[in-house]
Formats: sequence, structure tokens, C-alpha cells
Amino acid sequence: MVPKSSVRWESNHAEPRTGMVELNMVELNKDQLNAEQRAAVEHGEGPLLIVAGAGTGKTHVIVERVGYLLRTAPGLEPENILALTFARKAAEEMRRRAGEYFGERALGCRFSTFHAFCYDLLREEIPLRALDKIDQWIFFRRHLEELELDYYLKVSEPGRFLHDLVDFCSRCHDNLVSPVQYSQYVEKLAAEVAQLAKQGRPPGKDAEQEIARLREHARVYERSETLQKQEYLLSFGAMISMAVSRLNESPQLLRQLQQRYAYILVDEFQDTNAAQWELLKLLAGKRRNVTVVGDDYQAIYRFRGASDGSLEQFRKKDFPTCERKVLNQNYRSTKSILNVAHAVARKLDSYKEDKRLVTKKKDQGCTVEVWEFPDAGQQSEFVAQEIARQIQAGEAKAYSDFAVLYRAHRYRNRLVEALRRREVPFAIRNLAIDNLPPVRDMVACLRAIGRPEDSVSLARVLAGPRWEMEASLLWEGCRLARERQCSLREVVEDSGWGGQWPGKAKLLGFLSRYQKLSREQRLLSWFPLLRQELDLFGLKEEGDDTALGAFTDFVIQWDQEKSTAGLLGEFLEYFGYFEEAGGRISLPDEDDPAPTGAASLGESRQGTLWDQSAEAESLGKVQLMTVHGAKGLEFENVFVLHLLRRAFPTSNRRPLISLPDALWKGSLLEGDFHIEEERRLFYVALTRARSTLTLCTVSNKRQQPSRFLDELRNDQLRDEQLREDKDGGSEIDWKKLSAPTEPVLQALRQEDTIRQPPFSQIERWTGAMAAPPAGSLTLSASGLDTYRQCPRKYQYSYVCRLPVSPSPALLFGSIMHRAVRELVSRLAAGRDASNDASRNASKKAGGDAGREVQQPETVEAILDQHWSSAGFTDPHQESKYKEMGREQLAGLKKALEGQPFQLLHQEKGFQFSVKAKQGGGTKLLGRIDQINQLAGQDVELIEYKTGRAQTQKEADRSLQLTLYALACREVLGLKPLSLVLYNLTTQEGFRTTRGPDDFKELQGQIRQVSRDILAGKFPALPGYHCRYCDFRPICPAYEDSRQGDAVPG
DNA sequence: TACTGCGTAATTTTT
DNA sequence: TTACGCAGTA
Repeated sequence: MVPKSSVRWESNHAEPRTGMVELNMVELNKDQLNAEQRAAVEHGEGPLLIVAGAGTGKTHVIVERVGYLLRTAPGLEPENILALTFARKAAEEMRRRAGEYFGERALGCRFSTFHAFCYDLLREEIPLRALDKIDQWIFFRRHLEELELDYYLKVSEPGRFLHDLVDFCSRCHDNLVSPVQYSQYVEKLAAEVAQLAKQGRPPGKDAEQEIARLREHARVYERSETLQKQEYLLSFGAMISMAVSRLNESPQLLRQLQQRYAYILVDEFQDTNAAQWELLKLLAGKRRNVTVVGDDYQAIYRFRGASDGSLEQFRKKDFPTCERKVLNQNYRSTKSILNVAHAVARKLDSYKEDKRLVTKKKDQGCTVEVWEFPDAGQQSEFVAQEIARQIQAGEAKAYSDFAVLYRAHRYRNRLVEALRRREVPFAIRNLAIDNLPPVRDMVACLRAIGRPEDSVSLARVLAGPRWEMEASLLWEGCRLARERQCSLREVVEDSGWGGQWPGKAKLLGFLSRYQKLSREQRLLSWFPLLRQELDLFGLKEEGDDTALGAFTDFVIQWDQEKSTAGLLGEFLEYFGYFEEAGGRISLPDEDDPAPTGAASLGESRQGTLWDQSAEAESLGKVQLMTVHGAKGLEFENVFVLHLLRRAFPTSNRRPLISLPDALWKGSLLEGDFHIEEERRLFYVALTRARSTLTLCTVSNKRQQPSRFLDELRNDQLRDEQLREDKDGGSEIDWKKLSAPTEPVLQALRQEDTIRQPPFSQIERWTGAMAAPPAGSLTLSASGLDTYRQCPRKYQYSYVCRLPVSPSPALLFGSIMHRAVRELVSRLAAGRDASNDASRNASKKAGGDAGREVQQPETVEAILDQHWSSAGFTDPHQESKYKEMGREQLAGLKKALEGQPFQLLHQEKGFQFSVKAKQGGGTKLLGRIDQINQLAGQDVELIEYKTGRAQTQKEADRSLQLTLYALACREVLGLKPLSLVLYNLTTQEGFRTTRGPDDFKELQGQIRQVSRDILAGKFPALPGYHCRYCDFRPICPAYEDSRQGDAVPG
């Protein structure tokens, strides 16, 4: 892994750099252009396509061409040059270099991203505000009712499909499909379907449903666009498409721009989408002085709308007269690395022989290594160990010479732990700070102030040392709140409670002081004060400032750009949606100017998470980032982590709502385009390395190496056999770590003991609640289920008894249970005595009472009688639920009408004990919805479900049903011959049975769970269910430990 | 060649 | 919760 000779290009960097990663080719002096580069730079008029492979000086050529044009084009002023790219940083970097090479005059050129260019263009006319994806989600969520969702509405989770809808709209913009055009497309289809029906070929229900679904897309797109326009909001996609519209509508403006921008240059052209492409053609006008630079192999952004084959299209379709220049002299990587990269490129559809990269480095460089590990833990340990070793041995000079790349952020966590253990400094690009303890403390504090009913957040706050509360008192308060069915806050405010608690007055004063402020003043006016006060709590640790600074910026931005009155309540609503939409707050880069008034608030973002001595500082930090994040960067030594099946390449996930082919501009996606894109991503990863490249993978029973590695190995074998093309084969050293090395073993041994992230105080307090008093354990079916899903959730809910407000879905369920009970009892009564089943039914309907029960007014009346709005916060959601309730009740009635039944019990409570082998027993509690008599002691149990329709399999496996059947036999002395799980959503009942073996198994499970509970075993079992868990604000599984610093630059 | 059932894992990001 | 890939079957 040691470079045989350390070829260093950065002669102007005598000292090791600290963290700062330069874009490639900075090192080349402007006069050092090779022949191809020079030809590209000195191209005259007309369209020019520069196909520039990785490390061939792409950006350098653009900047040089800007300089060349300024020097040579007669009468050309800087403002006549427009240089466009995609990332803000890339645009800034171009501008910086142009200034550096050609002086101040060059700064007069326009260096911009496509988005910024369009945004500015549109804002010249109307003041607009940009909406990112998350904010667009929130916008949709707030206007849910106006969108009139039907197919895409899930009542229990109204935001469920909003990302899909937002993505769909965005794809329309990318392809310049307007709401009208989409609607026309749908109506044309609808007409065709209708035509078929006329011809006596009924299209079937599927087609009708499909049309309805498409119409819903059209409606959402049209409505959301109208609403956004009304509020002067602009999504990313709309920036481009609206700019194109504006240019089309205003020939004068277009002419003006065409005259102004005599030369247009585009970097990373392979990432353009149809809309950007159209914009470019418009701006280029008749002069067509467009220079585009790109590399098909590095097109990795099709998932966000970039069209396929932009470079080919440029040449073949729109600018057939263009000149094509290929840059293939690579200044970055060793020959070994390029050989491996070539082996990958060769497999691409867009492969072109003339693009083959040729290294300018003189020696071969060291062999590329592929390491296979028995598990992911050892993989991370190895990488961390290897980096530490190379620094210690002097094989590498600085930590900042290392980069570790991964496909997705989540593969980073283990590595972070491993690096930290070895005290290797590292920096993470795009680090989200949302789940860091100080930020969570702050959010909990804001919620405790603004939402008195939020007991979970208050509990987190109360655990802070400042309030001098004992853990036992907190849990006593929680238990009391549950008993009184009130919030923790109400208990705390009760003057008769907590007399022995010294900090009580201080806490109440604190809460009421900020509550008053929060109702009267903008959040921003008192937020710094709160932050300062929290600093005094004694919880502050190193690095907290950095994270809290980023959160402060987030609040500032919200206040200045997104809020109306700026009050806390509005912020909490916004933030709740922000979290639900999956929003992340990232650390800002240190070289960015503070976007808002952070400095004026006395903030500092300079704090680092690592207290480094000056000596350590000079070694920089290992760079951790995703492969996407690494595009455009280069590093001396690159590790690529986790090259596994299903991890890299990932498995394909196509969008839920796709734009029809007929509306897709640009070439259609053909073949296995997902694998193609992943392969290009792999290519990008490989070509980041200058001297050493190490690929890591894992192989065991469940995990297998990536197919990309298989391909490399097969290629190598084939080449060795053929020996025809000495340079063609990838020379890779395949290594396998079968037995962990001693340092790795040591580290793994340490893992359990050291891995104690600085969780919030409440985590320690929860430990005090470990064991409930022995011998008095009571379990319900839901308690049992909860423990099995996540023991920690059980602890919060049943042991600590933290009060939580029931979710709308739960409220609906309990209302429906009561309503169903009434309906069933009326139906049963109606059958027995066919007179007064319904007082509300009109007499005019006449006939027997059984029919009277079917009158819709009765359903309405029953539902109204049991409905309570308490707990529903969203009126639209409530009315949707009520609508569902009506349908479900009506459906049930209809279903029951056809099936006579003998009602024996309703809501029948039970209680019995399961004896433990030693010590006391466990008391089981529950209530059975309905018991019908079949014959004699034979009965049928019915359990109603209002949520997602359960399946036969779920009925067969349901613990709840087993428990009820057992109770039925043990307590009621009845024989449960049949158990029915009845779905009110589908009016489908699944019938199942339980036998002695099932009861035995259940009792065994109950004993096991009881033992674990009494032993205080409450590990958190994180999973998808965390999304819906009330205890997220205090759960350690949801809390990141502090991580590395943000990458500057 | 489809279908069905189970186990596993849930991207990447532009002002 | 859901959707995909893989293995086993009609």
C-alpha cells in the first residue's frame, strides 16, 4: 500500500494540507497545457464538445478558456462570458481560479450554477423564494386538503406519499412538462379508454382506476403549482422550467441575454437535464458559442432528473457541427489505478475507445488491493488501523491524504467508532446534526416550553442537572400523570407535589418565563438567551457549540425566510413536519460566509470536535464522504468501503410515480440503467485516487462481495489467460483477512466497554427504572407485543409510565370499537325483538326493524354519539377518519345482516395468572371484543381491526388471539372453536383456530418475557417502527454519538 | 416461464 | 411499513 515513489504534484503545497481538498489540476500552471488541452482552450467560434475523462484537467480547461477568450476575442468584456455548472462549490471554485490566474478582470465573468442563474433571472421580475425538497413536502402537507388526495392519501399518515408526489412534479419540470400538458396527456388516454368502451370492449376496472390515478397526478401538479405561485414560492425544478418559459415568452429578454452572453461554458455537462439543455440552447442563440465539458462515465445524477446521453445528444442532435475534443491525459492517478478504472469503464454502454485514459505519472504505482473481511466490523477496524499504521510508519504524511468513500452514509458509523478508538482525526462531509445530544436537548426544551402536553420532551429536560431532580421523583411524577390521565407538566405544576424537590421553583420559573416570551416575541429574539442559559446547565461538552451553532443557523433561516409571525408554536409545527419529511440539518462548511446573522448573535462556528494539539492539527483529518460527495475531488490514498451485494450497487428502487415515456424528453432509459449508473459511480470512486486505492468488501454467510468485484476478478483471470493486452488487464492484489490481526482483535474487545456515547442524562435515569417490583407483573396483549417489538419501548411505556397522547389512529380505533359494540348490540337486539331497534329510523321506511337498522341515519347517529374530537389535531384528518368510520360501520352492518349470530358477550374483560417456575406469577389482563355462541359451550371470538387490513397469516399467528382464546377457556369456561380477525377496512374476516400447543407456546413466551422484564432487560431494538414511536426524543437508539468535524471546503 | 412466500434492508442531492 | 431479490414450485 506504500507508494513506490511518492509523486507529488502539489509543489506549491510544501506543508501537508489540513483537511482542505483541492479540486483537481490546481497544480498545473496556466501555461502548462498539453496539446489537446491547448486545442480545446484555443477553439474559436461555434459549439465545442470537450470529452474530458477523470483527472484530465476538465475544470482547468474551462478556466483557461475563459482566460483565453478574454485575451483574444475582440471587444469581449468579462460580462459577456457565462460559465455554468451544477454545484455552488464548483461554481465558486471556477471563479476563484479565474481570479487567481487572470486577475480581477476575470471576476467580472458570470460563474454560476444553473439554479442560481435561473433564480436570479426570475427574481428580476418577481420576488420569489426557493423551496427545497423538504420545504416543498411541508408546503404540500399544509395544503393537503386543497390537493384533494384520494389514491395517495393514507389517513393515519397523511404525509406518506408526499415525497412521491413532490418527486413527480419535479420530474415534470425537468422535462418541461407543464400541468396543462400533463393533463392533456391524461385526458387523451381517458378518451381512448372511453372509445374502447364505446366499441363494446370495456377496458376493465384496472384501466379506470389507472385513469383516476393519473388524473390525481394531474390535479396535484396543477394545484400545487398554482398554490406555490400564489405564495411566490419556487421549487428547484421550477427554477429552470420557469426561466425557460420566461425566455420563450419574452423574445426581447431572450435577445438581450443572447447578446450579452457571447460565450457560454458548461462544466459537468453530463449532468444536465432536458430543461437545462433547453435553456442552454435558448441562450446560445444563433451564435452557438457553447463550450461544454463533461464525461459520460461520470454521469451519476440521473436519479435526480439528469437526462441520459447528454454528450451524445449535443453532438448528434442539436449541434451536429460541433467540434469534439477528447482529453485523455490523466494527471492524477497511477497506471495501476487507471488500469482498474479502465476495466470498469470498458463495461459501460457509453464506452469509447478513444477516451482511454493515459497516465502522465512515470511509474506504475503500487498495486490496487481488494480486501475481503469476515464481517463489517473488521473491515472498519482494518481501515482505521491501516491509516494509523501508515502515519506512524511515516508511509503517509498527513491524515488529510486519506479519504474513505462509501455508497451511503450509514456505512460510515462503524468506521467512525474505529477511528475514534485510535484517536485518528477525521472529518465528515455532509454530517447531519439533528440527532446529536445537544441539539436534541435544545429541541426538547423548545417543545417543553411550547407544548405543555409533551411529557416525553419535558422528561428529557427534567433530567438536566440544573433542576436537581432525582430520577425516582421523575418516575413518580410520570406514574401520577398516568393515573390522573394528565400530562407530566400538570403534575409538576401541582403545588401539592414534589415538595422535597429543591429545583422545582427554578424550573417552573424557567418554563413560565420562556412561555411568556414565546407567546409574545419572535423565537429569534429570545433563542440566544435560551441557548446561553442552557450552556449554564453544565451539559455542554466539546463540540456542542458546533452542532448548536448549526441549529441556530437553521432557526435563523426559518425566522427570516419561512416564518410569518416567527412565534414558537409555528416553529414547532414546522419542525415537526421537517422531521416527518426526513429533513436533515447539516453542518455548514467553515469557508462559507455565515448565511445569516450568526456572528451578530455572538455565535461561533469555529469550535472543532477534536481538541488537537498544533502538531496534530498539521496532519489534517481523514476525509469521510459518500462517493457522490467525492465527485470532483482527489486524494492521495483512497479506501472504498463496503463493496457488497445490495450495498454497492444498491438494488434498484423505481419511483412510485413515473413520468410516462411519451412525455420524457431526451433519450429513454434503456437496458439495465440502474446498474449502469451504479457502475459509473464505482468508476467515480476509483478515479479519485492518486497513489493508492484499496477496495474493501465483506464475505460471510449473509453478505457477499459486490458483483463489480466479481467482474474485476473475472477480467483479470481472462486477461491472464489471453495475455494479449498487457496493459488491458487490471492488476489487482486480492487479499483476504481470514483471521483478525491482533490490533483488530484488541479493538473489537474494546468495543463493548468503550462504546458509551454521551447520551442525554435521561438514559442514565432510565437505568434506575430497570426492575419493577417483583411478583406484581401485569401484562396485556399489547404489552406483550410491545416488549417483543422493542423492550425499551415497553420500559418507557409500561415501567416508567411516561404519559403520551394517543395517536389519531389509536383514537379512531377506540371510537370505532365503541361504535361497533353499539351497532352489534342493536343488530342483535333487532333480531331478537324486532321493534325498537332504532329510534332514529324514520317510520316511513316501514317494515321490520332489521331493515330500519340499515338506514344510514342510524350509522350516522351511532358514530356521532361516540365521536369525540378530543385529541385530533388536524381537522382534515379528523373528517377523513369520520368518513372512513361511516363507511366501515355501514359495511359492517351490511355484512352482519347476511350472517345471523348469537351474541354472548361484548367487551368481555378477563384476568388470569400464568405461574412462573419460581417466584410469583404474571397476571394477564385483557378484553375480548365480541363472543358469539355457536352451540352449547362452543363459541366464536371476534376481534375488530380498524387499521391496515390484517392477513390470514397474521390471524394465524396473532398473539392477541391466542391469549384471548386461552382466557376464554381458562376464565370463562367456554370452548373457542373459532377465532375471527375482522378487518373493518375491507369487511373481511379471517377465521383461525388455536390448540393446546399454541397455548403452551404462549405461556412459554409469557414466562420468558416476564423473566426478562423482572431481570430489567430493556435493550432498545431499533427498526422501522421507530418512525412511529413516541419515545424517540429520549431513546438512545435514535441518538448519534458525537461525530467528526465537518469538512471545510 | 411466471408466481408465491420469505427474509432483509430502507440511497445518492442542486439555492 | 413496504418492496425487492432470491429460492422454490406449478
